[in-house]
Amino acid sequence: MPGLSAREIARSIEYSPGTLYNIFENLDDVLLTLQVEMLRDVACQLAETPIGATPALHIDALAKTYVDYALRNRKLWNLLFSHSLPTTAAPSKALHDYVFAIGDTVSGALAPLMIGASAAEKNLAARVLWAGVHGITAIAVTDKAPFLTVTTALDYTHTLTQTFLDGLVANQTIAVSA
Amino acid sequence: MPGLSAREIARSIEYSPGTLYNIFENLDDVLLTLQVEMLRDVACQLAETPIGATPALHIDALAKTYVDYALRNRKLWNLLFSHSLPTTAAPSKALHDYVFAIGDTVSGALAPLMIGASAAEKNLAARVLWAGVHGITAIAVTDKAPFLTVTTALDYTHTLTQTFLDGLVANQTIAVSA
DNA sequence: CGTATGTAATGAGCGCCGACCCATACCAAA
DNA sequence: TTTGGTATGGGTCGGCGCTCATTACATACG
Repeated sequence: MPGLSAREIARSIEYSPGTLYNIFENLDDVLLTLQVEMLRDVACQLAETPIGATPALHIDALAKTYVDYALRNRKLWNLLFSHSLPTTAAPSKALHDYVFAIGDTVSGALAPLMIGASAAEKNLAARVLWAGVHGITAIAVTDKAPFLTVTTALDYTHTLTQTFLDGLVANQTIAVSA
Repeated sequence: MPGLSAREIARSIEYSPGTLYNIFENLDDVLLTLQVEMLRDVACQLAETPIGATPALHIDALAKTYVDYALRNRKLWNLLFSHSLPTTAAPSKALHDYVFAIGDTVSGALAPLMIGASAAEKNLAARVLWAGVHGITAIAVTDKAPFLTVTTALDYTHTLTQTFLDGLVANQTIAVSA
């Protein structure tokens, strides 16, 4: 993992490699800590994103927050989503909590458009939409598609969110009128 | 990169490390070749997915093909999307061609629902939707969210595709009726 | 048949760099 | 001056990518 060796991490925070091992168990411990911190940051920034004039604008703002964060922290971001910790380690509860928190934030933003829906339906919709935004982000951050780059990522998320929301309200009106 | 060293690759195909270097320039060459082969496979399988009774069913089948492929080839899949080749290397044209081919396949499946739309609009919609499906796949394959697992991935892609399509046709009818 | 020739596979070994350790140095506070 | 906690970074050891002298084997020839 280039750029994420113990020596490099130590240099980047201007400590020696040995000091890392006084504080952390091993490198995976360091990386897990970084992952948790980053995900907490993201969850907080999403939660603090101001509610827009309309649900659609709110969702758009959330997507922008998410994409911007990933682009601003490309290296760490790739770390979080590409480095799978050893499966022997117990899955981090903190990590999962923040994932749920992100889902809750999105779910809250979706709620005004899904008045008749159950909490489960809202959660599903929120997680699906977030996973979609995440997919666009991941491709943009890792330069995997020539057309989906840093500059177009927000256009893509906008198209996704707006079309998805249109689909939600279409179903909603059908459900309500039925 | 555990599990993807030259020695391990050699062992897994029951050759010696040296043989790899008779055939390939270096390890990155091996990995790039794997990536291209895998993406070609995916593109072919998508292209060969039978057209369903309705566009919605067709898209669903495409998503299933995509997700199934990723789950059947977890390790390689993670390789393709997590290992970024050195930026010094010229980006592989073949790789990009296959990415475009996938977009074209999805775009073709979307076409019946977007009669009045331009080719650019159809391409955008196709790429956005595919990136979304990819996001769900990526999270499922890497076990990053407790609720989005191998068993629920298809439910998630189904919700995404159907809601997205609903959004498309909602816009379509508006555009047409206007 | 035995022998020569070309090709393909080998795997021990080289140099390097990774994670991780620990004897040592440092420096406040007592 | 002593002491205790903290940071250090050279060093160990293992595994890495990669090489190349050597081997194994199929085919061609006398």
